[in-house]
Amino acid sequence: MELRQLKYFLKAKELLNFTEAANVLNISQSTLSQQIKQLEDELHVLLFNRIGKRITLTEAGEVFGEYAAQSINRANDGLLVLQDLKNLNKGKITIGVIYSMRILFARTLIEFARQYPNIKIQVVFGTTKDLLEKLNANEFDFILTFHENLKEPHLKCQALLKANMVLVTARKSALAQKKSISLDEVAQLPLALPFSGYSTIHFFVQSFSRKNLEPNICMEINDIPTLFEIVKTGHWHTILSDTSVNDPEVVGIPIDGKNMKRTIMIISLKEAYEKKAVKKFYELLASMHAKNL
Amino acid sequence: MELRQLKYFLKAKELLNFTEAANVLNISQSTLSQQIKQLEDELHVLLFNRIGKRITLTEAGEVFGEYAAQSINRANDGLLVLQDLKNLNKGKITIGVIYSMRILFARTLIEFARQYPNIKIQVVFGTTKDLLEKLNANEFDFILTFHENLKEPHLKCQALLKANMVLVTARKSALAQKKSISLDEVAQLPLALPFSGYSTIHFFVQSFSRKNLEPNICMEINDIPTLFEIVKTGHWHTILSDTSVNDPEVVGIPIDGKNMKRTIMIISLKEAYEKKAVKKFYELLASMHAKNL
DNA sequence: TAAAATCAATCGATAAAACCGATTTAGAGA
DNA sequence: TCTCTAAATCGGTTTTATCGATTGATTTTA
Repeated sequence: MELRQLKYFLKAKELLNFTEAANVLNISQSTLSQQIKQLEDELHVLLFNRIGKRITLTEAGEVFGEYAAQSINRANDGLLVLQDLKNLNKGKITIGVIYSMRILFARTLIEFARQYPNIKIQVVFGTTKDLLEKLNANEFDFILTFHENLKEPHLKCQALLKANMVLVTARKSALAQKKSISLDEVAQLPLALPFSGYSTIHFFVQSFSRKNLEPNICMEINDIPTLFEIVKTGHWHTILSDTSVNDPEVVGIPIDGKNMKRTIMIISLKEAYEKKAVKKFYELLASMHAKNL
Repeated sequence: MELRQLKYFLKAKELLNFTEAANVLNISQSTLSQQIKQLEDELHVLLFNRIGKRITLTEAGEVFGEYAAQSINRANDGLLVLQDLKNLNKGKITIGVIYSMRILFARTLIEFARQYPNIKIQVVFGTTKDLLEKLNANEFDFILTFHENLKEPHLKCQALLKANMVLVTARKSALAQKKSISLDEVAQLPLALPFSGYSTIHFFVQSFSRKNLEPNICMEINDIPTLFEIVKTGHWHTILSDTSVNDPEVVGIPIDGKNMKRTIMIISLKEAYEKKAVKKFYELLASMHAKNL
C-alpha cells in the first residue's frame, strides 16, 4: 500500500469513474484500474463494486476512505510544516467566505496579496452550509462565517468580529433619515431577504419569533447585488450585516435590540496543520478589523 | 513521497543508524540510503545530518517524523478496520500492564487466548511512567494502570475496578490475625515498598502526609516476588493492592480509611483505531472482574 | 432495433524505479 | 597508525508502474 495508490483510490471514490479519475490524475485508465486492483488484493477486500461498466463504492471502500484521506492529509501536512520551517514563503491558501464578509474580506485579501506575492490564494464564496461541508472535506484551510453554535469538537472556532444587523433601504426612502429602527417597525415592511441557504434568514426568523412578530418576507434571493437593486426601487427593504453594505445608493439603519449583533468566526479543522501563511492571514484580518474601529 | 519511504525514514530515525535500520527492514543499506536521499530531495530539506559516519536527526527530521508516523498509523488503522469489517478474527494485541495487575490480568489473558486462539497477544509489564511513554509512541493498544489524574486530552481513560490497598505481612506474623489496620499503626512498622517508579509509593506518601504521619520506609525494591520474600521474614511489611497478593505465606490486611482504594484504568490513545479484538478483551476484563465480586 | 459510444479489465511491451553487491570515502576506535 | 565501521556512490539487475491496444459488456443514440 502506497500513498500513490491511496490518492488514486480517493479520486476514483470521489468521481466514481475510473476513466475520469485517471484523466484528472494524469495517468492512463489502465494504470488506475490495475493500481486499484492491486490495492484491493493487498487489503483482501473490494473497495468498489463493478456493475456493468459502472462502479459503486462498497462499505469497505467507504470506511477505508476515511483512513486513506487522513493518511494522505498527514503526509501533506508534514510537507507543509517543512515548507513553513524553511520559511519558503510560498504555498497556497484556500478560504471559504460567506457573502456577508465580502467587503472587509476583499480589503484584507488585497493587502495580503500585496504583502505576500508568492502565496497563491483561492477564495470560494458560499453559504455557511456549503462552506462547512467543503471544510470537512479538507478543501479549505479555513472559512469565515457567522457563529452557528456548531458544537463540533473537531472544529476550531475563533471569533473575529461582531457585525451589526441593519435594515437596508434606499437612500431616497423616507426611512433613510432614521438613526435606528425597532423590530416592530421592521415587521411592517415588505422584505426581500437572502435565500434560506444563508444563515442570516434563520437568525431573523428567531429574532422575530422572540417578540411574537411575523416578518413580511416577499422575496428570497440568492445574490446580494440583486438584493441591492431591489432595495433601490424604494419599495422593498432587506436586512444584512453592516459589513455587507457598500452600495452608495442604499443605507443601513441599525436595528434596536441587544440580539441584533452577530459574531463572525474563523473556523478551521483542529486536526489540520495550520500553515504560517494562514496565521499571517489571521493576523491581517484582525489588524484590518481593528483599523475599522 | 510514499509510505515505504516514510517507513524507512522512521526506522532510521529510531535507530539513528542506516545499516542497522536497513537490516531490520530487510533491505540493503544502499537502498535505505538512496531512498532517504530521494525523500530529502523531494522535501527540499535534510532530515539527517551526516557527521562523519554517524547521522543525527535534524529539527526538520524531528518535526516531519511526527507527521510521517501519523500518516503511517492512519493507513495501518485503515487496514485494521477492514480486517475487523471482514471479521477475519485474527491480528495482534499489544498490552502494557502495571505489576499490580498481574493476577487478575493473567487469568483474563489465559481465558482470552482460549477463546481467540488466532489472536496474537503481546504483554509488557512495567511502571506507569514507562507504559505511558510507550503508549504515546503507539507501541500498545492500551495499558492497565492506576488512575493518575492524567489530564491528557489525547488519552481515553476507562475505569476498570477499584483495588484495596492492604498491608502485606507474613502469615506467621503477630499482625496476621488483624481484620484491619490503621494508618497510624502502619506508620510504626518497618516498611519495604515498591520502587519510586511505581505510582504506588507516591500514593502513600500523600496518604501519610494527610495525617501528618511519616512512614518508616526501610527499602525500596523494584520486584514484587522479592518483596514477598522480604515480608516472609516477618520483620518487614509492605503495602500493595489486594490484586497483587497471591503468595500463600503472606496475608493482606485492609488499611482503614476511605482513601485506601485506587482505581485501575484502561488507557488508550483516542486517535488510534480500536480493534474488535481489543474491545473483546475489554469485555472479558470486565466480566472476569464481575465474577470476582 | 441496431449501431455507436463508453467504461472497466486484460494483455504484452516498455519505461521507470527499487533494489542490490561492490566499492569508495571518511570518521571513530584501538 | 592501522583497523573497523558506516554512509554515499556506482553500475547492473530485478521488479513494478505505466502505457497503448484490445476485449467484453453495458449504455446511449440514431
